[in-house]
Amino acid sequence: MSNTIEKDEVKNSLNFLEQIIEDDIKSGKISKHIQTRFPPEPNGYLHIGHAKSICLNFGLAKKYNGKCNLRFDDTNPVTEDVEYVDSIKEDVRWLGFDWGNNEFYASDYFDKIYEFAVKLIKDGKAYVCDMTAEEVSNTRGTPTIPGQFSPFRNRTIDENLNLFERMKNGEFPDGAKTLRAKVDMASPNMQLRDPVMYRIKHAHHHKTGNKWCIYPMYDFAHGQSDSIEGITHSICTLEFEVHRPLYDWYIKQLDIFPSHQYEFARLNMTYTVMSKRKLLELVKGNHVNGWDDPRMPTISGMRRRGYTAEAIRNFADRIGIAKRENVIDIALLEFFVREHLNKITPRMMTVINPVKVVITNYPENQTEYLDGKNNPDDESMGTRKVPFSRELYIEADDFMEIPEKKFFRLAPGNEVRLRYAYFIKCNEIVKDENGTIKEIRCTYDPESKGGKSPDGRKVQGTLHWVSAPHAITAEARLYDRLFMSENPEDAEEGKSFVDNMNPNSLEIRNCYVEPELANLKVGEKVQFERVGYFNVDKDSTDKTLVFNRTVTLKDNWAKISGKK
RNA sequence: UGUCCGAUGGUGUAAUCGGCAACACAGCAGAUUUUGAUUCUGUCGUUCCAGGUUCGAGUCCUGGUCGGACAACCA
Repeated sequence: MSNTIEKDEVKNSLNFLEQIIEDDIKSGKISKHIQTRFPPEPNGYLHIGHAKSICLNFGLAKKYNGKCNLRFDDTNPVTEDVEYVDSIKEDVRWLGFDWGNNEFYASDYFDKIYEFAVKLIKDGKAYVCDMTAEEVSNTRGTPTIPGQFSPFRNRTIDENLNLFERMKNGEFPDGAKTLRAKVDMASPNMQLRDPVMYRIKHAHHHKTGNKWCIYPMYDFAHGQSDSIEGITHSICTLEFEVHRPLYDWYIKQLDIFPSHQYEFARLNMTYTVMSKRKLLELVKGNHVNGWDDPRMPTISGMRRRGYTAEAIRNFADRIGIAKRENVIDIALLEFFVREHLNKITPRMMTVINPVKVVITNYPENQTEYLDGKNNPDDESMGTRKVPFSRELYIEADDFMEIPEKKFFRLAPGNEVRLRYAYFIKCNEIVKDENGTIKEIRCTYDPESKGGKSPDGRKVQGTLHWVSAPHAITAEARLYDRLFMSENPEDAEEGKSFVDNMNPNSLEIRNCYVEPELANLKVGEKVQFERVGYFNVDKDSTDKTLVFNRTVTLKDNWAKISGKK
């Protein structure tokens, strides 16, 4: 109970958008409730950067008793597809947000937006231009040099009306004409130099089919959609800042509901690329196995990897909202993933890189079932039986023939504990002709059953293990970061971010897992003790379980031994 | 010699509108531990620069410096 008070106290600092909203509510600027929207373009899968925006828009609506629409910005049929629409809906839902019936499409408003365009033409604020894209580009000027007027800028209203209608009717080929706003060719803001409002694209649209062959540009669709939906706070990323004067200009000329645009800094993360174009390139170039490859920063990739929605939401909360450029350490995301998984996953034993151990003084053909705690920090998760026998597998890393300093795992003459089982001591090493260790021969102390010795002697190390005859073979997919450099885009001359990919970002291993794990279903999460968090991949079959490594456990020993 | 935006520890984000610069991650050190995990404790370290206003400036003013965005018929 004091917990909630503490939370409130901590949470009374507002980000700049919350500040604006509270000011707007206080001043009476908002008549009903605040209305936000999450406006993805269905031309790719959502990534962790979108998750930030989703948490922001839906979070703001929730906090201030408003609503958040899901609106697809589908004004470019050439690059958009229903596959993306479906994945986006799934991802937003999975993240834990609900848009109710408020699922909209910019294409829902194409008729209305067309009328808006006609109005601007009638008001002498828009004209049909016959210049090619290249000509428009050549006459736009530069930030310091004003652009030149289009030779078609002074067409009569009737002529413009007629031409625009014929554009709509499909009388002209792609690119032959555009509708342009008559704003200011000398504006220092390039966005205001007679921007294109409509272009001709004889393309099939995922929602409107072949009804249209002209489509509005982002600037003449987004703000209009916002206005139609009564969006009070239209929140987008920084690169749209220079579009805001145009956003406001259209709304003013049209005299429609005044939505306001606010911008925040997009998310960047170390060792990650975030642009849709680059993610598409990874997918299309087969550098990864699809959009939901567990190495991808996509929401679907992270879900498949084993990240939880709660962890992602906590991450989004923690990184905050501001206007300055930022690069978040990916370790922060991993922290929230571990934090959540630590609470919810059962602990099981799995040996990824096995070496055989034979307990020479343990009876042959004997099996004992020992009690293992599923989560020592949470008794409510119960216990399970773990089979123990004369032959076991342990992790090769857990044995050193010549132990280095501070190594307190198994070594000749050294006693360690097998978790939930017995103390064992190594007496002998059996090697093959190449000198590689084939088996480690040990003796156990029958008095130490359960992992405690009655004489009170201590051991420094506790190892995980799997009984060899009872072990189930499974596939472990060990993922590491996709890129080797902190900023993958920072590539050498003539190279691209693809050249910065980590060749070892996926390592596939066969592993031995304890029998209890056979019951896991796709998506279920588990901690492999002393190894990491894993979840069951959808590639699993009735015969073979496939585990994705979500994230390793923090490993201090790696740090200590790695320093040398 | 354009317009707009930004600048607080290694990384992010705060500082209730001028009043002791804090929180998280990362780092380091220690305690506990049947996971070298978790947990707990401690610790390191911050206001871009120069002026000005003020009893008092991260916050206000002036001038710099640095960084980013903008010149698709993409969004």
